[in-house]
Formats: sequence, structure tokens, C-alpha cells
Amino acid sequence: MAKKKTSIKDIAKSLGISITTVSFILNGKAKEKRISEELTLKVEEYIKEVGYKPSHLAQSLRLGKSKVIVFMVEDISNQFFASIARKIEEKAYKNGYKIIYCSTDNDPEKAKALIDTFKVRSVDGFIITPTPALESTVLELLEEEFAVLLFDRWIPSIDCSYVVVENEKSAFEATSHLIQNGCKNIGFITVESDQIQMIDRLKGYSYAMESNGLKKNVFMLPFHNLSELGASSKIQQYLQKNSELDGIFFATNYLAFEGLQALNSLKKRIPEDVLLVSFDDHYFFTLFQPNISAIEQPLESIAEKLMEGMLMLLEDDGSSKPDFKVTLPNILHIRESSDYKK
Amino acid sequence: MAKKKTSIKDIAKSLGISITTVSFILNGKAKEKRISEELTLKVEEYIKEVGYKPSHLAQSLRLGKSKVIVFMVEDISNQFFASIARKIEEKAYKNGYKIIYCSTDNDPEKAKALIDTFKVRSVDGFIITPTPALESTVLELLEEEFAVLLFDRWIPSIDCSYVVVENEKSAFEATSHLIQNGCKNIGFITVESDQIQMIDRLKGYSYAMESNGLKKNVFMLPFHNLSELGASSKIQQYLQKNSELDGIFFATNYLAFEGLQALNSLKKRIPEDVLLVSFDDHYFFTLFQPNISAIEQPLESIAEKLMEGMLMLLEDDGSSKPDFKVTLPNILHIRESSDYKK
DNA sequence: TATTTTTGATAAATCCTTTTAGCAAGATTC
DNA sequence: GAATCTTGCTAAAAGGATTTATCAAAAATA
Repeated sequence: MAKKKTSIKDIAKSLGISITTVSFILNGKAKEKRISEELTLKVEEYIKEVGYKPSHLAQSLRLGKSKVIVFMVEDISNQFFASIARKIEEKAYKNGYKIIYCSTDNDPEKAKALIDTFKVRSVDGFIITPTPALESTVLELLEEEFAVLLFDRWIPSIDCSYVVVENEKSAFEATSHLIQNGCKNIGFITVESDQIQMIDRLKGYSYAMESNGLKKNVFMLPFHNLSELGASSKIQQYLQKNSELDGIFFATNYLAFEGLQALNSLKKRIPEDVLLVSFDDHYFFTLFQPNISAIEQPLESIAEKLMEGMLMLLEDDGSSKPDFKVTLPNILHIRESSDYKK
Repeated sequence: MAKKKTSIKDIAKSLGISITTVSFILNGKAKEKRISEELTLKVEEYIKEVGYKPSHLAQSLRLGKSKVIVFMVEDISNQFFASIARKIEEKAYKNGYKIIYCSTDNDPEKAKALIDTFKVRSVDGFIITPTPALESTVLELLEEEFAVLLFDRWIPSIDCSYVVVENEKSAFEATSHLIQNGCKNIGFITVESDQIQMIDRLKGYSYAMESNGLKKNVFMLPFHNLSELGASSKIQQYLQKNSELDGIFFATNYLAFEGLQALNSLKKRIPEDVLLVSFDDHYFFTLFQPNISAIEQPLESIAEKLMEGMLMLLEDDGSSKPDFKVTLPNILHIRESSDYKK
């Protein structure tokens, strides 16, 4: 019953003036459009009185801009993505944008279907962690002049804005850290994935090992359903077969968690028996005894750059060729006591 | 340049027929509206050919339904809320709904401002973890006939649908578990908050203690900025002052994490020196050595009920008085070896 | 043959804005 | 006094759909 919203038409009728006038006043164009100050004040007062707010839907339809950004990630419940979600939210709202989220599970079909749905919704922009085989879909978006910003990983084959971190460099540093602390046999535990950030982490590890004349030892777990698969026991088997390992570099924090379980079962001591370092820092690494060294991705900077880039792309008038490519440095947290050497 | 989308008008013009006819066919009303099968097929084929999809914006404007649900929680980066977000997402999308999220930080002003913004956006429904002092705002929403579903906590003073868990009962059970295992001095560590779920947890603890003739010992931390505040050291001080404690019940998992740090600093052994249990289960509790007992909220059921309720409210035609009030049981995971007694 | 029914479609209103083009009255200019 | 400018405001189109009311032609009935 209170459901009927007042529209601009109601305002106009009540005051006995035209819709146009009300609209001009609402949009701050009273001066420019030569509406008398007297009338302007009267209308503004009335609007405040009845608490009128223009329908965003109608505005979007008319203006062709919905002020909605899609945040499409692999899994919104993942701590990393959820944290970014939280941080971009504030910045988006501050600029009048809303965020719709969705998770792809890294499934290209799902991602494509989602993107299709959103095109129809006339969203303005997409922040995407691309799944494999998404080149053509992203290209389509760009051709249709949506604002598109990739993050976490990018697509080398297409010219699209992105915000990523220095995966290779940080992996190199982390591996070097292990080497400097006396590790000779360092295992790299990762997942089978052709995601570029995982490839880069492997590259960084490989380069550090090769530069120091050490033999690489890479263990790859299948990408999907890690926990159901018993990743922990798989890692345990790997560690048993490779008992000479004195250092382990985990490519992601969830792998490290599984690895910690395995190490615990094997009664391996950290750092005495084996030195660890993990990509993706996590609160738990400082809670765990002993603390675990890790590479922290700069969440705040990532979020900041994401919104900065997105706003730039959104405000682009088509005259310039928008380009926003950012690679951010990570922070390596060394958590062994500083004088620890093997 | 590819930006111009085809509209229903374009379709009609291209085929030399009226918009109405196209619309009827699009909405599966061809039969009902006596459009010849021949024409129907022709139109359907053409639509597929040009890949036309109706504008959701225009539909929303016309129909007064946007198919958008707002998911307003305290903090979307919190693992609990992020997990729920992930689970309701699937169910929502399956039913043609999209989800916009936002975080209130439990700040009433922020929550009110957000709700105001969303009203304008003509969203259809709200899933809300209410902040304090939100009664009147929620009431307004109900009066304006939005679908509103509270969760995690509810507002006793107003008649609004909700999905919550059995906080008091589970807290009672967890405390009883500690008592049964020989604890005599059980501390309850919680935050200063008048959120009903926190009050209920305290009630459950209190009731268990009183029923067993034990003396209560409650420690309340300020609600805001727990980590900056050095919650861990505050808890440590509390534990030192109350060295007789042989059991601790943490009201939330983040309190437990801080508590674990404190216990570690004090070199307290678990479960030998002190037995623990925490509300809100977490992956870490099984990773941590020893495993920590905890009360698991049934995420899957919560999400399921949330969407079930939301869809019910959304499809409500106003004839019946919609009412969806669900209280779900939790699962207490005992993780001490089963024969452990103090 | 005249009338009624059925068939197959459509015109136009509506949802709520924004914005272009224009109009009447008063003020200036020559 | 006639022509031009300003001022203050508005009509109407557009944006893309849905839906009610209507209509002409063909078919059925009387």
C-alpha cells in the first residue's frame, strides 16, 4: 500500500509545473537551464518533504549506464577473493557503483554463461579472474565496449587491462630465501594448472634453483576437489618418497595447509627438519607454531588499483585508448628466527 | 561500434511485424495469444540468428521487479559470511536472481544509508544481518512490501522472517561438554555486543554453569577493532589473572584464534591444562595441533533456507501474510580424544 | 445473404527518466 | 515602433520492454 513510489511526474503534477523543470532541478541544471531561483527552491523543498528519490532503473535505461560492476572470481568464499571484495566494495559505493559478485569455479562454460547473463543486465564493467579458454569471450566484451579489468591472472594473448602481482619475482625471492638458509633439496608443491600466475610461480622457483645449480623437484596435484581428493595424504606420500627434502615452497596457502597436516603426520620438525615458505600469506601462518614464512599479496593495493583502473575505464569517453596494466610487488615475510640456518 | 544492441523494435521492423507479436512470442504466449505457428517459428529463428536478448533494465522498469537481491552482512570478507555468499549465489542464479553484496561493519548509520540506496535501485529483496538500532528501517522495508529476511541474528521486537541457529542450545551443550569432562572453572570469552546471537550464547553458557552449581566467569572484549586492540594480549592478561581456569568457551572463532595465541604465549597445554571449545567451526581447528572442539553452524542448510525463504517471500502475491522463521540446529564437534577426562 | 465468431495480428499506453528543440512574454537595441 | 535577445519554462521523443484493448478478415452460423 505504501508500495507506490512517487515519481517525477507526481512531483510535477503536485506543483503544477512540468516534468522537465523538475528534472533539470534534480540534476543541478537549474542555473544552466535558467530556472528561477524561486521555483528551484520551492521544488527542492518539496522533494525533500516527500522524500522523493529518482528511480535508478529508469535512469539507467535512459542513460545506458547502470552503475553496476560485476566482480567475477573463481570462488567468492576464498579468503583472498573475499578480502578483495570487501575492499573494492567501499571504493565502489563511494563512487556510486554497486557490485554484483559471481563465482566461476574456474569453469569456462560457467564463466561464459555468467558473462552472457550480465551483458543483458547492462552492467557497466567487469572485474574478472579469467578462467582458461576465455579469450574470445573477453574480446567480445571489449568489442562491445564494456570496461574490462582482469586480475589475479591475465591473458597474454589479448590486449586487456589488468592488475596482477609479481608472481615470478616473488617465487624467485622465496626460493632464494630457502637456498640462502642452507636448503639444498627444495620441493615445489603446486597444482596442475595452466593459469598464468601458477606458471609464473613455477618459473620463479625454477630460475632460482637453476641459478644456484640445484636440482628441481616439482610435485603437482590435480587442480579440482583438492580436499575430497585427500591432498594431504598425497603430499604425505610425496614427502616420504622424497625424504631428502630440506625445504618446501608451497604455491598457494591451501596447499601449505594440507602440507602442514602431512608434515605433522610425518613428525617432521619445522624449521629443523624442513624449511617452509608459502605463496599467499594467511592469518593462520602467524597463528601456527612455529610461524610459517609466506609471500603476502598486497590486498589493499590490489583493491585500490582495481577500482582506480575500473573507474578510469568507465569514465573513458572512447576518444583515448584506455589502458591500465599494473603489476604489483608482494611482500615476503620471513618468520623463522632471523639467525636460523640449516 | 558493436555497442548498439538490437532491441525488440529492431526485430519487429526487420521482420515487418509488430513489437507486440515479437513480445508475445518471446514470452511464450504465442499460443495463448493466437500467433500462427508459422510466424512464431520464423520469429524464434530470427531471434536466435541475431542473438537477441531482451534488456533486463527495460523489463525491470516495466514489471517493477529487478530480480536483484541484496545480501547485506556485517563483513563480506568474514569467512562465515563469504561462505554463505558462495552458497546462496548458486541458488539465486538458478532462479534468475542476481546478488549485490554490501558490508555494514555493524554500523547502523552505514546500514541505513545502504538500504536507502538500494530502495532506489528497486531491488526485490533483502537478506540482512541486522545492526543494532535497525528496527525502524527494517519496518519501513516491510511496509514498502520488500521481501526481507534476517539471518545470523533477528530482531525480537518486530515480526520479520529470519533464518538463525540455535545459539543458546548449542552454547549450553558446549559448556555441558566441558563440565562433563571434568572442568570446574570455565571461562566464557566474548565481545561486548547486544547482538542477540551473542546474548543467546551467553545465556546458554550461563544456564549450563548455573544448572551445575558452577561459578560463571565471563570476559568481554570491546566489539570493535579487535586485532588493533591487541585482543590476544588482553586475553592473555585475563588468563593470567584467572589461572584457575580449566576450561574456556570462546563465543566466536576469531576470539578462539586470539585465545590460542595467548595460551601459546602462556605455555598452557591443551587439553591437559585447559580444555577448549569455540563457537563457529573453522578449517583451522582441525589443522591446529591439537584439534580444537567447536560448534559448526550448518552453512549449507542456512544457505538453503535463506534462498528458500527469500524465493517464498518474493513470490508472495500479497494475499497471504508471508512468514518464514527458521531456527537451525548446529553440530558440536568434539575433538579431544574421546576418553579424555580432566 | 446477413450476422456472429474466430483467427491473427497490432496500436498505443505504461513504467520513469533525460534531453533536445521550441515557445511566449518581456527586455534591449536600433 | 520594429526587430532582436533574454528569460523562464515546457512538449515531446527516446530508451526497451509488457499488456490491454481493438480491429480487419475469414470462417461459421442462422
